[in-house]
Amino acid sequence: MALSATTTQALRHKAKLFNGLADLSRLAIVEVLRDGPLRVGEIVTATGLSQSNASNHLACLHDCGLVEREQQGRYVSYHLSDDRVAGLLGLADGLLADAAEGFYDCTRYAVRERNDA
Amino acid sequence: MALSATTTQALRHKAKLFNGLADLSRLAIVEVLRDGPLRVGEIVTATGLSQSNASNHLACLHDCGLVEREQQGRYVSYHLSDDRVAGLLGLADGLLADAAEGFYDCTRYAVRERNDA
DNA sequence: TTATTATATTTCCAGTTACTGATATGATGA
DNA sequence: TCATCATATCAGTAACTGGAAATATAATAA
Repeated sequence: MALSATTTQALRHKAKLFNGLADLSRLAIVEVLRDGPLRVGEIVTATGLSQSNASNHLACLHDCGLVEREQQGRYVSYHLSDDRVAGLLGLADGLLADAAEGFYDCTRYAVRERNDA
Repeated sequence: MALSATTTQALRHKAKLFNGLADLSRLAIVEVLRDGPLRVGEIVTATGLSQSNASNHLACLHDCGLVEREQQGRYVSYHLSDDRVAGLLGLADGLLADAAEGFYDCTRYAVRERNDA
């Protein structure tokens, strides 16, 4: 093996972090939260995701440390956990802005279509 | 639906970009390339991946625009396509450094173990 | 040409993921 | 308490993903 155990552990965390942003539904949620905190219901409306699906992805994002949760009465509000999360999105925006359109048609894996019905 | 078609398209590209970094093997490759260009054989040695596996992931990373390829005689050298790719890794490093260890044990999805044999 | 080395591609499959629908929990108010 | 609203969790399932092994391509050299 070429990598130490601790390095592998760090890699695993980093992969999870990026994986949090690697799904259309989760990315849509994070993008919506870029403008400020929102309750679950508002996230559902803004993204068009089903309630259970949004809740699942929010749990995922929360477990991964990308968003934080705040109970407000019977509502739950979510917000980005750190400015660097928005920083990641901004860097990605910049990269994509400079890339030619067709350059990103990666066929090695698919980005699942959202069933936002 | 809540998002326009063009927005969805941009989201899809961004999701693919992050997906490129969301796998242990691909992330290992990108990390190794952080120090400079490497040939495929060197990448195989440095990461411990099998040749075909590394080649597949390199094709994936290339399709996604994260790395660039350069033919050198009968070798092929790969390097990060943009400083912002390293920027993404750096931001992730910072985020993870500040987070408590257990905070990143997301159970919603698994990061596949690498078969680096 | 033929042999050799370096890299890429294809095929198949086990394991994982995200979605829906139903149900459960939790919080507020009557 | 009970009813209602907001959110979370729990199966079940279709689809996708990454890995290995075998094969193909490409480049150099003899």
